[in-house]
Amino acid sequence: MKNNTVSFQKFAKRSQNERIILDAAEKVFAEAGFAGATTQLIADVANLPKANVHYYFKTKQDIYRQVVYNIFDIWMEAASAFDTELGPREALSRYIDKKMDLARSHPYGSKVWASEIIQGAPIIQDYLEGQLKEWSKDRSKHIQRWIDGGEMDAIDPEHLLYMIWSTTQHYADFAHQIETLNSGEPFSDAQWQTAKLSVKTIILKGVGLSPT
Amino acid sequence: MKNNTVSFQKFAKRSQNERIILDAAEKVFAEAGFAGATTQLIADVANLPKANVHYYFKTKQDIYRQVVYNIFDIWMEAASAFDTELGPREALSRYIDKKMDLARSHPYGSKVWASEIIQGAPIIQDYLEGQLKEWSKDRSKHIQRWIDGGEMDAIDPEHLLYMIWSTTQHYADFAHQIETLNSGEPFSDAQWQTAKLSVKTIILKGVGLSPT
DNA sequence: AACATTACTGACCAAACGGTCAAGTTTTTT
DNA sequence: AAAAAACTTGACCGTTTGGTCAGTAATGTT
Repeated sequence: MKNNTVSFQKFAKRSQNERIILDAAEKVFAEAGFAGATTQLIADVANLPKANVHYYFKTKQDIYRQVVYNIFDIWMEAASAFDTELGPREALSRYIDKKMDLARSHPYGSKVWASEIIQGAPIIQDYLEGQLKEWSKDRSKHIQRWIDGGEMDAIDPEHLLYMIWSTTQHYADFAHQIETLNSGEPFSDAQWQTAKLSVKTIILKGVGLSPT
Repeated sequence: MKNNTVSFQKFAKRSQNERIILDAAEKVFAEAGFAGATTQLIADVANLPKANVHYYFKTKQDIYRQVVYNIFDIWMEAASAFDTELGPREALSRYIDKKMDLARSHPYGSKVWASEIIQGAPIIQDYLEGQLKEWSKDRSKHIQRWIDGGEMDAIDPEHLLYMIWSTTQHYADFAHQIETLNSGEPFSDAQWQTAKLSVKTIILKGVGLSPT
């Protein structure tokens, strides 16, 4: 059979197939958990023979690790929306917005992360102790500064962060439950808008900031 | 060998051993997921031979079902703390308190529930469509009534419920992450107090209710 | 064209799994 | 004290799993 696609990049094939496998794996890990996800199923979803999957990734754990790392990186990048120079109202508002957008655009990643933490973070413990801890300590300090400056209510900064994480990620992780309570229908654009607004309104007002 | 315990109840043995197995299973399911939980491991934690576990429960799914049902029942009982006759401030305040207490006392159950929902609720879909839907529709109506009566801000009731669920359950499901950010230490009594207070303060003020 | 590297895959395997069962022991009922 | 019922368990089994490997095809390099 002739090859009817043009290959103009040396390493295109490898990274392209890795992407396909990782996307399939993210879905399978989210829906079945690490142990329940079989390499055969990942291969099926990726539309590849199982042996081919093992050609690109030595072990199931390797695939999993990559999937978890990816979602963490996406979240850390989104974390820059928490720009402390903007002041509390804008910084929190934009961060919540961004996290809600990610809950909608990356539901599988969020679920894989949740399962990983629930099971004690056997794989990504170093990320928690490193980047995540650093980031949250830093933002907590900024929040405390706002509090000290009278710009917002005296709320324990860590718990404020937990509330933002839990509330936003809930719309990804518990999407099935929410969908069931929504007559089995996924959220419409308008409903996502309402969700975003509700979350922002309660949290901002809750810490003594009037909404935008 | 002589039996040195007094057996004074006919059905004590059965329900007693079922309890031991279910407690062990709850922990194992929470820490490994459904697929990752082996009957052998459940048996080991319960300190029983595997065959004995299968004497009391025909299949792994049977054990799992029972575990999930149990936590749901506990939550539904706690849901009565959301007593609409008390008015918004007290009803919400007590419900949040109760949910926070359960996050602390039943972390494994919460994790099993979370994993089940994340994976699409293959086992307990009927509970979602039945009891849970009914309860949340009912409470939403009451919240709407409070809003219409000017007792609290106009917040979409469903999203308020989601916020309470996500925030409180986060302290159970993501306990490992929280612990890592807390220098590897589990929350002390004082820290749990602070957590409870922070959650209540933000949510109550966020919907226009002054805290107790 | 010759060679080297990368990509692909069916067939296979040891290990681990959920579950069964026959043979026993203990407890309850008569 | 005998019979029945409930409980206990080591040994076993068919199936599924993650992973390997030898052989082939396609692509890139000289």
